[in-house]
Amino acid sequence: MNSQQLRTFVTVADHRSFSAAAQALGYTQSAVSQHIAALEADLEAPLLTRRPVAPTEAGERLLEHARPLLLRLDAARADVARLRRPRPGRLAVAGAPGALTPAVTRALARARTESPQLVASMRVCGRGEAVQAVLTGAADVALVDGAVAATDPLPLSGADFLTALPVGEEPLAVLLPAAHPLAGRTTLRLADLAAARWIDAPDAAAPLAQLRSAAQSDGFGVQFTYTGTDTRGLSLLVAAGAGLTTAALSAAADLPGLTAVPITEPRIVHRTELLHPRTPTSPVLELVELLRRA
Amino acid sequence: MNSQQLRTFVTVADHRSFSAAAQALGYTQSAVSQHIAALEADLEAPLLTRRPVAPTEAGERLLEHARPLLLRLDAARADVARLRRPRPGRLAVAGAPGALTPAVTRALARARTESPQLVASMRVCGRGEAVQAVLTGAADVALVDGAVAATDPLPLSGADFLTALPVGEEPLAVLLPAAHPLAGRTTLRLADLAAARWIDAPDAAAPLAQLRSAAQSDGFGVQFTYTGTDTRGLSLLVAAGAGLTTAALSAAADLPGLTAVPITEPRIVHRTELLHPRTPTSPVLELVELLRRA
DNA sequence: TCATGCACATCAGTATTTCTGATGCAGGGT
DNA sequence: ACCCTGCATCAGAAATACTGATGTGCATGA
Repeated sequence: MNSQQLRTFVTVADHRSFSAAAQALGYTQSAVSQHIAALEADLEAPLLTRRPVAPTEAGERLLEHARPLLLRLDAARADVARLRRPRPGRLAVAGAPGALTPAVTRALARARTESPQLVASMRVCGRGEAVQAVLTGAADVALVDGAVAATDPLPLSGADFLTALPVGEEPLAVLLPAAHPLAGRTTLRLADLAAARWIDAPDAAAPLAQLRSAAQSDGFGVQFTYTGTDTRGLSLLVAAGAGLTTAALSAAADLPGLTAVPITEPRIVHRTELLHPRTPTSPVLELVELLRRA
Repeated sequence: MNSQQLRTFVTVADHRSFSAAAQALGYTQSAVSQHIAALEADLEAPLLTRRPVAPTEAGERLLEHARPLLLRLDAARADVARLRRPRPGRLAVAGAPGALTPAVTRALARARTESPQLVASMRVCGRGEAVQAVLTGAADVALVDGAVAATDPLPLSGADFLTALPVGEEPLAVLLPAAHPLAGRTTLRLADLAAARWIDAPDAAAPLAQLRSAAQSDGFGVQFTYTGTDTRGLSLLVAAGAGLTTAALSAAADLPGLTAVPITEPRIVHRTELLHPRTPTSPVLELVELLRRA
């Protein structure tokens, strides 16, 4: 079992096809077949059904290991490469949309103007993708947000090897349609909303799992899943009554047809954290400094 | 960069010698040389100094990634193997010494007597080793302990893919020599002891890092490090005045020359957790059931 | 200062592995 | 029933990885 075989396996599972995976990897279909056969012989278990191509139970299990494993392999290479050749002229930011609070965007803009020859870039993506980007060196910093108890760090998987730094904390608000019966309230307790209809938008807002663990509740049933990072679309859905979601209180200002009500109980906050490699480049340190002063 | 090269690299770093690593791996010295050369060429960075053989900065960085990576590779294989062929007649327990509270040992003994043909084994080791044993399939369950805030889970690295289950919680006590000025107290606050002399015995008691984070303090300076899992030796050291350590209150009963004083502030407990793979064998479930009833 | 030995590097040759391209074979669609 | 698509298999070629022999540089000690 080697990493190349694992990469082939993951690719086949993703493409649901040996030949497509072969093309994607630049191999012949024959080679892919042999990789999978070798893996299955090694582990003494069928990993994929053929026709249709789909992971077996053992395959699913292996996939869960293989994906992070390959990611960490890339991370290891990137980590050494960073040490060898830092890129001080670049500031590539990968961030979850909820992390783009006014304070953060101001700091980004200032970093840009204060160092005119800095090549800056910003990519909005899900939390996992942002972490991955920093791990593999595609980005220099990640900005991620979430809804957690005031003293807890954000739960981020795979972020060992990265330094996390809180850069913003504000009340967490529920977004409600303006016509919602609770829209008139000035504050709300999360427990009051456990039975409500929620939209789970893990890449555009705080994942419902975070609310569930913060409220220590089994509620927050998901009837609607929203995939993507566009917060406007999410707001429109909330306004249209598809369900509720959360946001940082400041991010919820002036949304037409929507009301944001801060949550007071449990003691839960919307926190933004900055993640950077343990050997950050100077633009990253500068950004950290700007955010700290803000 | 493949896993075999990484394994060679780690072995060389551990042995501080190419030839010794070659012998350990069953290769020739030449092959090891070529592995390292290939890695260094691939990453475009020297990883080891020669004469003496020691990791460079880049090498250190790579090592930090390589060790967990190789561990997870083993874990992946073990996870699939478990699915293929569960071992229902075996109960191999790996546990930190502090996890062997009376309740736990009683449950282990009962599991043994209730299923006479069960092949049981118990291995006492450090936390990391216990986690590793379960990951690689060498053990079926791990029992680990630690000192944490009442609501927090134990901080265990690499224990993704494992299910954790609290199986015991009791007050955390400081072990003091009977002659210690504070030995007469019925309770103590951790802050009172931040400036004391401590023994860091990460494999025999709660690591001082856990106390530091629970107390949110920078204290607990380490003047003495104790390596190993023998709690008796540690007790003797404490009695002899080498420094303080912690234990579950119940574990501290009747230690000659020692006094155990429970800590009341911050709200910190000694918690034992059981870790098992997501597909536990029936003896593991039985043990869990016994511990839950206890 | 120089001989010596040790330990890693290098090299050439061989063994092994891993590809490719051709062909085989089984299901699903027409 | 037929073909078409897509995975399996096979043989040969290419690449790679290992061994054993030899080279080289450093440390040691006289």
